[in-house]
Amino acid sequence: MIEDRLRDLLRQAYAAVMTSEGQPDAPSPAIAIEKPSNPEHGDFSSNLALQLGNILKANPREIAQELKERLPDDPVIERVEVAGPGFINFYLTASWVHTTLQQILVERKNYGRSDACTGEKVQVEFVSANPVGPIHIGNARGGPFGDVLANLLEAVGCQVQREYYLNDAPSNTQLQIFGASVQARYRQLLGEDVDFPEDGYHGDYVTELAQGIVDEYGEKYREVGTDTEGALVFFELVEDNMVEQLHCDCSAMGIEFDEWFRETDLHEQGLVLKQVDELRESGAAYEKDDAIWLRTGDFGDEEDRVLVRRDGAPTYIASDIAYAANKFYTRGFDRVIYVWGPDHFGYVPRMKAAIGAMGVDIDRAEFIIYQTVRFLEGGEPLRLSKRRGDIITLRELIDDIGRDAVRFFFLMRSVDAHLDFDLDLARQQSAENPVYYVQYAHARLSSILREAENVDYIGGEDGELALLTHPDELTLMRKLADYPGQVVRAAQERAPHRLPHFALELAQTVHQFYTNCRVLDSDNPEMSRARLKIVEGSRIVLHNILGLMGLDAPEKM
RNA sequence: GCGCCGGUAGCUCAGUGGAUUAGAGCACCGGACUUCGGAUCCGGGUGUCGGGGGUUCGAAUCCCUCCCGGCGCGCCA
Repeated sequence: MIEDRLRDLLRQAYAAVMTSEGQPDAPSPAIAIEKPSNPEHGDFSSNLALQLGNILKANPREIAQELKERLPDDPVIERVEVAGPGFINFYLTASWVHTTLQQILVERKNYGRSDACTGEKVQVEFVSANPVGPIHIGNARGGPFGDVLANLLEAVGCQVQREYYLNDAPSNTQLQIFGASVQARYRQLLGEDVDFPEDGYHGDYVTELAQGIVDEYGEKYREVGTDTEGALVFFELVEDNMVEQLHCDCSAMGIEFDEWFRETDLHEQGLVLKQVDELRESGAAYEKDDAIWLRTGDFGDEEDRVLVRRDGAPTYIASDIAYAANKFYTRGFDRVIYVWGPDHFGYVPRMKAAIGAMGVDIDRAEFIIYQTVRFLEGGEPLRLSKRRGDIITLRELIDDIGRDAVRFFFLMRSVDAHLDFDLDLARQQSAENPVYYVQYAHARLSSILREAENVDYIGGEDGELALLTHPDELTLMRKLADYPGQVVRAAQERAPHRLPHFALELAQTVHQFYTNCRVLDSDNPEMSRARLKIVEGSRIVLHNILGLMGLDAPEKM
């Protein structure tokens, strides 16, 4: 990347200055190269002299001047200026963007990919909604986020695995309540007057599941007890159906998991109790008040936490530790990223502590909490509750505004920010949604390339990049050159929301170029050939960024 | 009470140490094409960057404090 090249030049200049000062071994500070927001300040800029001014207690402008004089020559640099309090501004010749364009046309699908992550084995676990209902718009946000984060990590060279954790253990009270809800509906369908569980799931799908049991088994399960055991009987009857539905919901969103990991596997293989034993042996867990406690308090949590209840049943954290042990030890991930909803926020410190207590460096575990999504309809926030049944399913939303728009809306905002999802607007905008703005740019460029096949004056000759000097061409090529750095940054910051923003900016420069730079022109075949290269390069980058976001890159719309 | 995330244009949000012009989309107003797709382009912004204090050559960005909103604090998952 061009930034690295400039950074290297500055490093050489710095070394030369320090050598002439008699300090050849002075450590080089981190050199920041940034793009000035004001184009008058050059193509790239560095604040190195300002930082050195702080350290050396010297005038930054003089330092900048010295650095400038000792910068090695480079054909890509047109001129260098010292500006403001001591910025070093680089003005580059057009040739560097031509070089980048050439590179795009060679690398194609690989342009924007890098090896910044050097093969680190990373797992991203996300969605992981309980199998008690379809994915709904309240718990869907982690889907596109996790999926695109995984794409980003792959793009920078990590080995990534996407995982869905199914909390399907019988001890899960949500499952019990859900099973009891199905049972109640079942008996109602059989004509009984039974009370619905107080915290039961009211969605219509529960009645449909119950109807399915009636259709298949008739009254066979009428006499099943209305205790926990009975509820679990009904859960098991519908479990496969629920998991299958989760599969479908994720597919509909364009997400394919590498692994659907079942909590029951941990229990059935005895891994939960084994993990508890190991923690007791290592001293990380101890017995008190007839329960077994984990020393999470020693690892940054507020207090120690119960691992095994007085009644002998392991708590949720016990199976989560066994699960973490499986991730770090059995499967050997270097890094594990948990993408959780805001309701799990309070759980992070104890989970971190638990991971520390089992002897794993806690920096290898990352917890990303996405903030709540508020859905607005008619200007009023919707109160959504899976249990009351007034849910909007992800499927309904996708049918309503389209998969790409759903993904784009969820992706657009930082996960730290609460997201207002205006359903009226999303529907009404379906035709002029931001996602279509980006896709339209891709379709337009594709259209030009199709048309170019049909004109005789293009021939098979190569375009001459040096002809590309129009301001809108230069702006566009600079934008294309930005792309790989954006990918690295989005991956490092775990910030997929940078992608839609960059994609919109790129699409805008494409549309501007299109408006002001006629590509196909029979009077000027040479310029046509050159501009076709920008068209192709831009199409490639749009295609790549849409792909990273998991969106279609349509050639026609 | 403690903790986390937010507070930036009418609305929804980017920007988290850089340049006395703080940006985008939406909405609103006005313009643009006899040729490549008008799902486009161009023009139109008087913002206490929640308030106050501090650090710095430089602060929306870092620190302290207060206010407002959302969420979380179980031998539930």
